[in-house]
Amino acid sequence: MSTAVDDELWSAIGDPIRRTMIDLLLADGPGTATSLSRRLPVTRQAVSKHLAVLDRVGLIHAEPAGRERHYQVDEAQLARAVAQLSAVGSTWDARLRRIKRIAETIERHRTNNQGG
Amino acid sequence: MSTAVDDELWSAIGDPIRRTMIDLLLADGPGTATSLSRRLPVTRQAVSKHLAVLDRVGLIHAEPAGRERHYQVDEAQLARAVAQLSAVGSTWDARLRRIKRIAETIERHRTNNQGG
DNA sequence: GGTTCAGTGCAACCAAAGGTTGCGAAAGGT
DNA sequence: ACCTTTCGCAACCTTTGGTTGCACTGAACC
Repeated sequence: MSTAVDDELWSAIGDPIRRTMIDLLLADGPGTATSLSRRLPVTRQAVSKHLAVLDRVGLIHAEPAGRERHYQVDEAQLARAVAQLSAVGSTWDARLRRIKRIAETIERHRTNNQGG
Repeated sequence: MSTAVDDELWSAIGDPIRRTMIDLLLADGPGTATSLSRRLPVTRQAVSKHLAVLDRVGLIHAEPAGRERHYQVDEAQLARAVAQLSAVGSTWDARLRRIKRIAETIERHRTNNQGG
């Protein structure tokens, strides 16, 4: 159902700050800890820690450029993460449908047997 | 992009234990803290705390039954959560596609201008 | 009815994660 | 050369997930 790798990806994108960071990197292109921190409600150091987490799970990678470090999204890895999201989503969705169908079936049986 | 309510839902389903708990409740029907803890790698008390979190965001609700507390998934709320998952997923997916398209366009221009 | 047992809740305690401040080091602009 | 900017590291605090221990309560059993 869920592997250790999956959990790492999930916990990486589970944090709202990190999700927003990915959003920003996707929308505005590569950025640094400082540039991202200017658009987030946390300090540069906090952003830096989040970048390290995202880097560790491979969702982003850094490119040193002089005194700056440019981070950008790893598209393949993010695509994998998106796939996992939709996988869990569709699993739950399917189970919800099944439960609903069963509930309706039971209701129908009751109606038939007890005449309403 | 992401509201406070969204973040609550996300952080609720961001935890792997809590995701598994929802899976179990969906698969096996209503359960108690003790019954869930038997199928999870954590103690009953930890499960109980997770149940409290899920209850607080409305993803599950409890039904006292004698000395037991039966928890079950709130289908409507879980459906909302699933919708949020797929929303974020499709947003990222769309941006990835756009980036890919732009990259291909640039590549095509380079090929046209520099003759390969 | 009293004893025993299973399920809960509460409190104390611990470790890890997210966040902050402070500082020193390195690259760039003037 | 000097000042600015960006970064990384270390110390510290708070929240969160996890544990153990204990007291309480509903149900079963004699």
